[in-house]
Amino acid sequence: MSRDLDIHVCIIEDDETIREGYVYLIGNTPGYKVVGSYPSFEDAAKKIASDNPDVILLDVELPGISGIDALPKIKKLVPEAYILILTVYEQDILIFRALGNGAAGYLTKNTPPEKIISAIHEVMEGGGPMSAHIARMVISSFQRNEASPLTRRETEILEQIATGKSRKRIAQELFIDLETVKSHIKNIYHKLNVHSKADAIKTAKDNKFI
Amino acid sequence: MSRDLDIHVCIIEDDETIREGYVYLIGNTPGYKVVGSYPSFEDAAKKIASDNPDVILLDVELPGISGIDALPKIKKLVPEAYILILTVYEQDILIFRALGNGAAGYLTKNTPPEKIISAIHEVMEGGGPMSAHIARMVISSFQRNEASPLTRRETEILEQIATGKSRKRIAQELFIDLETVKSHIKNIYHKLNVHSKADAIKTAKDNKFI
DNA sequence: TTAAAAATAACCTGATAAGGGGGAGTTGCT
DNA sequence: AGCAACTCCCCCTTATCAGGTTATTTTTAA
Repeated sequence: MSRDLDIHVCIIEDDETIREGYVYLIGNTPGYKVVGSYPSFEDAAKKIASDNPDVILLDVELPGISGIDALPKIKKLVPEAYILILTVYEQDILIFRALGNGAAGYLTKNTPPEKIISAIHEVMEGGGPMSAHIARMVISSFQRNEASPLTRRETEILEQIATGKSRKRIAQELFIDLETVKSHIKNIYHKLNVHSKADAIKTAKDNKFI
Repeated sequence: MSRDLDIHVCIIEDDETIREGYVYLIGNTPGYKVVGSYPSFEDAAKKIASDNPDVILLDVELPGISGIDALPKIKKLVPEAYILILTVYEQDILIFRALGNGAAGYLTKNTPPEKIISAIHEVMEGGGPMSAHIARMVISSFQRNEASPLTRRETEILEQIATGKSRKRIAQELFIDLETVKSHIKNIYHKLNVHSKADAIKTAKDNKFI
């Protein structure tokens, strides 16, 4: 089988032992080829574009610029490559920043070798590989708090406010009077114990009421 | 091994052939037990609470109330159960509504039997099982448009506006003058060709600029 | 079927924010 | 040197916001 049909992989990981482990794993798996391995983004930046990888395994804790901050820069250098985050961190802020910055998948480092290989394959096939806990956190981010003190209408109105619409416009679009919208907002503020749009939106989002 | 240690599964699926297929698959897998199977939510509603399932497989296209609309009702009846959507539909609106309504996972019907079993196991272990394409769509929903016409500062300010903050408050929090914020907003409106907060937020969100 | 909760609407006051016009200086990066 | 980005200043008018209080109708659930 020609080497040109292999999936080309780059690795950016500062721990030499781990990095060499990945190089060994991927290099010895038929259908996969390691075309570059670097201990930092700064090292990778010079050569990675000419490596022309299909998939990049990226650590988040790197010396110098972090993996997450490096993400957009890597995407500029190799726009067609899929970037898989491979890290020990499972903090939601990191996960969402990584995904927002263009990561195509997010794996934790306890992922067994065969799963890393299948994740590389999966991302090439249009998937979005994630470790189980990560996927749960991502799904949870879509979910509402069922114990919201807000009624359905209040929730609806607060959502409209969160889109920047004025009370008058909300009233028109919901076919109710401006005074009614104002009443609802007053009730929302009382329930959430706030005194402004911004605080209501923040409280509601923090508590997943909207 | 005691049956009480098995994972208890309910199935809500209108197609009898498919439903019986799942019943057979799960019922004949060691460690899993089917405690209920129903062709609609209306049928399930009466008995599902006493079935006390750990996991519920839910179809989206059901006669009567749809699976997605049934989700919150099922959660009320069986708050502790994990609900896995099992459907042919891969439309983003359906996916995000399902996840927002409390689904713990989302599988397409071409999922091979062993993957369905492992998804049930995975959700019990704190995972969020999704089919590959679904996971990709979910991840994509976090990502920004790299071709935004807005500068970094403009993007930052529009994000602040989208939280409901006033221009004055934004100015204070960014340590810049109110006039500067106003200038940025004017530029944002020109670039996006809008004349209000609400329209700017909508355009920016539609195009993933924020 | 009846009580409670939710949704609706009105009146009031004062303060502030929003949108749009123009111009202009200062960085920082090629 | 030139450009993009960021910063700040002045003008103007209109619309919106936050808060108080009360009250009716409609829905929902016990």
